[in-house]
Amino acid sequence: MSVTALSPRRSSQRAQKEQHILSAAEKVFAEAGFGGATMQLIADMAGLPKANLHYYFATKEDLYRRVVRDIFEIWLHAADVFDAAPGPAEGIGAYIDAKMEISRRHPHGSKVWASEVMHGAPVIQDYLETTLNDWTDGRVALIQRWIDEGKMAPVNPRHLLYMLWATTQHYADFNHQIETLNHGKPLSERQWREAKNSVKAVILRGIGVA
Amino acid sequence: MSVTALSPRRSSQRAQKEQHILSAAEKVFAEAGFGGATMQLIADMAGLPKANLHYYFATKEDLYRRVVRDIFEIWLHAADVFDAAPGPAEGIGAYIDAKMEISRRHPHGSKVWASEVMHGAPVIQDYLETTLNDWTDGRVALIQRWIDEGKMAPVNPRHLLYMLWATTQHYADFNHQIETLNHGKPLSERQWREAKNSVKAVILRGIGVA
DNA sequence: GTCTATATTTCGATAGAC
DNA sequence: GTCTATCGAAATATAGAC
Repeated sequence: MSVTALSPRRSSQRAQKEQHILSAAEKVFAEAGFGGATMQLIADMAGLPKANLHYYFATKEDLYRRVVRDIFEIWLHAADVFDAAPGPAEGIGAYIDAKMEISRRHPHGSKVWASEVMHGAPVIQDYLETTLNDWTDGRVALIQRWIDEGKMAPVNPRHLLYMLWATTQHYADFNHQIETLNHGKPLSERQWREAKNSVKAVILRGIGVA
Repeated sequence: MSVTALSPRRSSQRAQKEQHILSAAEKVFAEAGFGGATMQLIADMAGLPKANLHYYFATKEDLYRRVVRDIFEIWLHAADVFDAAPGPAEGIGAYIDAKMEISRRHPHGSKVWASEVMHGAPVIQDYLETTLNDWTDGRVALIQRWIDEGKMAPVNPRHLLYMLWATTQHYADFNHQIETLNHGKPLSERQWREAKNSVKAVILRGIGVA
């Protein structure tokens, strides 16, 4: 009936099932928080019996850890556009575009991350102290170089990064509030463009490159 | 031994006790989320037996509702500086200062609000649709008037408001991440000034008033 | 008004048939 | 690999002595 040997096809099927569960879990964790989420809710969302989840993920925390880790990976990749740029106008502009697009496409993931950090990062503290810390130092150095070369106004690079994170992620984390203030409707294609352009306009002019 | 009559002094004592419980609850809700918070944790934080909480607040949700409502009140008062100003440089500058100060003084409250909105505002949806919606419309109109009078660059007022909320609240909601990236230490007095000035510098230059 | 003890429910996790 | 049934722990809420 079934085998435990990890032939490529079997392994891929398992990965596919895991991905299906992870997707359901991401949504439930985002909507209810870690404490408010229940394995029953996640099972219902995935259309599986509760015990099946425990077959693929031993504990609720294991499942949660995977969700948070996956989000973090997406975040890191968004930074690639930052480094390839010749200057702040292109680099920071492209970074805003990329982060806004992630907020639009992965609002659940952004909320899970926000919730995790707000509660003191009990699960991903090591990521903050190592990977994120190193990434931030690198970007701070790059921005400082742009400032030293006279390519942008002298703004504290660290606080500028916080502004970029805050403004772009706001559209994911607070999308319910934004929708409510938009007559209860999600932002249209046109409104998303307007949002991106507004953020870029203020920030880029704010650092003296537009 | 005790009376149930609501003499002013008795009533004030009850209010004082309620305030003590609310303060403990705010901290626990912020650190654990609504689902993760337990009445036992709140009771321990307040130094009271668990059953005592149920005497003052019938259910966990009642207690939570009060915490969120109190935070919302603080937010609304922060906007007073906005309206009294003659123009955007003073109005928006003072608003940033006020919101940053709230993030510093009431980080727990900001997190409870953020968590509530992120989870779809199950408790305060009516506030969003009425009070916050009206407040936002008023401020959008004011900013638009400043633009029409040539006092600032033509920026979408609604998205500018979102940027102000996002950047200022970020210092409360993500203070754990900011501390971790600050060698594990809270921002010093000097660093808070630097944060405020950085945000104001980028935003005010970004809307063409500095 | 306060607190101990407990009733009731719900959740995470597992056992075991298929 | 999948699912039903259930165990044991923990949480909300209440009963009732003081």
